[in-house]
Amino acid sequence: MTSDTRYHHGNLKQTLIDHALEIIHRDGVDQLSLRKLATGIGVNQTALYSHFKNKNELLAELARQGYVELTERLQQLAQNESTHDNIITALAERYISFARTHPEVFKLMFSPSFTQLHQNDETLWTTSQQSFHIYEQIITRYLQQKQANTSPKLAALAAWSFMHGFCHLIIGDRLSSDTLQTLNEGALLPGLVHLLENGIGH
Amino acid sequence: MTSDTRYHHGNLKQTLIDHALEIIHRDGVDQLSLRKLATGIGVNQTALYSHFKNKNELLAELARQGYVELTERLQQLAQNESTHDNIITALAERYISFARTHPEVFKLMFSPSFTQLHQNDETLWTTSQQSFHIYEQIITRYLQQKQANTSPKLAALAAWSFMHGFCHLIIGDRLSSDTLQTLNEGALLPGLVHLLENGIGH
DNA sequence: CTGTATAGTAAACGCTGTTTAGATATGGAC
DNA sequence: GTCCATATCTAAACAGCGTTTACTATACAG
Repeated sequence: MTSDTRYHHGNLKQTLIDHALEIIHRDGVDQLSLRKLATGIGVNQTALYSHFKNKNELLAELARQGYVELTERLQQLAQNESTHDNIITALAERYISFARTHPEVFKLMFSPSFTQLHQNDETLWTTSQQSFHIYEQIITRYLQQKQANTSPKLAALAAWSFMHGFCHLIIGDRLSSDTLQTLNEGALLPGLVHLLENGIGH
Repeated sequence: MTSDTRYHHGNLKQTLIDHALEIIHRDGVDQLSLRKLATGIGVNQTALYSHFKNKNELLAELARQGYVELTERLQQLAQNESTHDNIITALAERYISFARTHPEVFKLMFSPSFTQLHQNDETLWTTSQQSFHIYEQIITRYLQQKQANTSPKLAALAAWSFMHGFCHLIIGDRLSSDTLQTLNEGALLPGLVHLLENGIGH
């Protein structure tokens, strides 16, 4: 009995997730339909409902895995702080690198309709909070090392807003090609982070 | 002949826009359907196609009007700079005030699928650029007055990212209730802008 | 008055997410 | 090994969506 013809797929849930990730990465998150997803795998359109409550829950799961990966990337940084001469730049690099390599997942994670995305799904909310917690943690330690007199919470909110807005500008194609090129050359981000650390009006 | 029964509506295009704005403000932009929109006005579902190429073009028009209003709000500021002791704070207040009073239009304007929103619609792109141009203009003058040695383009990008990200956090319900209350009391924004101007590590 | 462009209607197409009812395989109890 | 409850998948259908096509009614210029 080949794996193509058997009635029970065996690993459908993860296959659905993986294939959904491929689709949204290739065609964008708006182009994901449950029918195309199912038939692409070779399964009935309603088979998904044995593993997810609805489409929203599938998308929430994709977003959740996104937060997990983002958290892992930031966690690595929090553990090896000493190896980076500028932790804030490294933080920004990782954050933006994630956004650029997984733009569609990023859109999902930070969609304005996130609230309805994680309805009744407390897991998604708590998972997302973990990313931000590590973020705050790194900023707080940075301020301690600098012996800065800034409120850690306020500084974390500022830095987070800063980086988050910048990622949105990138993902949303709002940057000029010149700016984008400077970013790709690695010259833009240190300059921006320098402004974040020292102020635009110094 | 009453206005309810006549065949030609007379002002359908603007009525569609107004009613669409009401719907998305009440139920969210995801809940806008052309059928509900049309029947709500008392017109056939396809009457819209005499005034818009498709739904995308209607949404693009809503976003365009949003940019016009945002530009007007910022323009007022650029003309009366002297009346504000802190122009950056005033700028942030206006930007955020717009986002909070028109959250659904804001989502539309800064949707990650903006690119497909303004396909073949050069007007939307140029209109959006006007908001950002005024923004840059104000930042540039601010730097001149402060005799700061910062690149205006870089500073504008930083300030824009900062403010834009913060708005997304608000609109996306990502702020804790404590933070939100501090914001409503007017105490949060000056603190954040202070960090933007002077740096988080001062 | 007449011809024509404009602005509306009516019906249908293809797509979507979802529900319902039923079929099939799996795994544990005996 | 057999039986049964459960999990998993199928098939058909529903309601809703944006959009297209063909047609109708009005407004307006000549």
